[in-house]
Amino acid sequence: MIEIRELGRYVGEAVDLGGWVETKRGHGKVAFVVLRDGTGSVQCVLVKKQVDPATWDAFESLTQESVVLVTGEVRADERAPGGFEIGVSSLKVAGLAAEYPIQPKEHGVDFLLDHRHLWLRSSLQRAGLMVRAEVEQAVHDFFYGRGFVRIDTPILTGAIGEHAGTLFETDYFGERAFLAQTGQLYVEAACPAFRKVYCFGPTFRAEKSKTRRHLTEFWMVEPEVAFADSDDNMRLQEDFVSYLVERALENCREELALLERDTSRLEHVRPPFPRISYTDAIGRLKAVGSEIEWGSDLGAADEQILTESYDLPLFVYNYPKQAKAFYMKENPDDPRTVLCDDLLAPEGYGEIIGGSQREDDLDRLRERIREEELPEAAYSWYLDLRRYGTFPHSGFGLGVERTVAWITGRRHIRELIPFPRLMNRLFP
RNA sequence: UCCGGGGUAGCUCAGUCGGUUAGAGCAUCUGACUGUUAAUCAGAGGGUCGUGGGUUCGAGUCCCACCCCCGGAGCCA
Repeated sequence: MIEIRELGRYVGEAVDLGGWVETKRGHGKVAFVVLRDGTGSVQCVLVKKQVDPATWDAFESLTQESVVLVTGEVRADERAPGGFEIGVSSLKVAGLAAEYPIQPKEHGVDFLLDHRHLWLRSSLQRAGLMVRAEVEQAVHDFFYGRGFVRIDTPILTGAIGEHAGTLFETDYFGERAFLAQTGQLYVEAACPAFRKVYCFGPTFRAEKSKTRRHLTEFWMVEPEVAFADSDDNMRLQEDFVSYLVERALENCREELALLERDTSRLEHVRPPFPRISYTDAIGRLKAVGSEIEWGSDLGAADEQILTESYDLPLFVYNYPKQAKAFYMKENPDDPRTVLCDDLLAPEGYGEIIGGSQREDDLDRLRERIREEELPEAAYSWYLDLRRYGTFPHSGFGLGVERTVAWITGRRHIRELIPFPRLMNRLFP
């Protein structure tokens, strides 16, 4: 049996194919079956006079998504989508499908998510997930190429991270445990061992967010680099994001075309990305009439205004201390702020990266933990990293689904993960 | 949690001012057709109008409560 993607090598030859019926069309004495085998689709043509009665009967019994085994000749034909079709000599039903719920027509979101296990087969979903797979592979290739060591961080953790209210709690042999909402503290621990490291895995946030930018389970890439300051960090981010876009453009041309993505908006994505400090951003927002005050975090509308004037991702750096996490390093030039950055994707896709230089001073870090009223005992091992050979270091987290949503131009990130976990959705 | 929109056939939706037996397209089934591209044509079957209560001679339609879904805000990647 061969795969549909390699049909071009077999023109004029008889081949065996196996796959799922996308649609069939009968015309009395000639009939068409569009077959999908996971590597592509091809139209199979049956002429009643030229096939045996068993094959014709098999065709007539076919339902959408039934599995068939087809033998036939590969022909180049301009009338066929893709340029090739199969002149069928024999067709067998291997698995007759019950009436298939998803039709080639518009469906509602709720219905499609209820049938996510079947929706995966649809062409736009396949295209989006193919781009995701390419981007994920590119993540590993990028870091491998730069000498980073992959560190797999735990998913079951004690009380660490940022805010206990957004953690999923579970029972761990009678003890309280939480699903990780970041691997950062662990990759920081791995820095003295490997210098440049990254983790890549699922992240869990129990936020009650119902927007197209949020999932309760999403995948995040978190590099951490010893001796890197905040500027180094931003340079790594723009190199990294540019590489991910480049790889998608290089290897997912067909998928992006199917998704009707305007790739001209991606082709110029390369370093350097524009940068604006938080303080300058506030000034600019006030100049256009926003009522935002220095000290509060940027809202979605503010981000929209800032990114509108750029066709590249935009860095907003050095936010006020009170708007950011305890582990970020104080800015020596303006102690009201911390050395950090958010990377905002263009076209309204929002924040795809949050990064910072980490506080490496033991006393200041301990002070910040107390200010935030975090359980100090749970962080004692993290403070050890400052006791036993502290060092300047920086890192960031990139959200895979948001990044892929931007690259593919899909509106909602739930389509860019095979089985999305949302506030009200744990199945399928 | 707050704000807005919604729930009618398997699916996507229409349903006027409260008024006879609740409609269409697609899907399914039957039939016709030798080149279709979400094929077309003819016919058939298919309904607890989200749930509960109320107003009324009469409720899919009006009122109240609740449930569920979608989008947005906040929070974040």
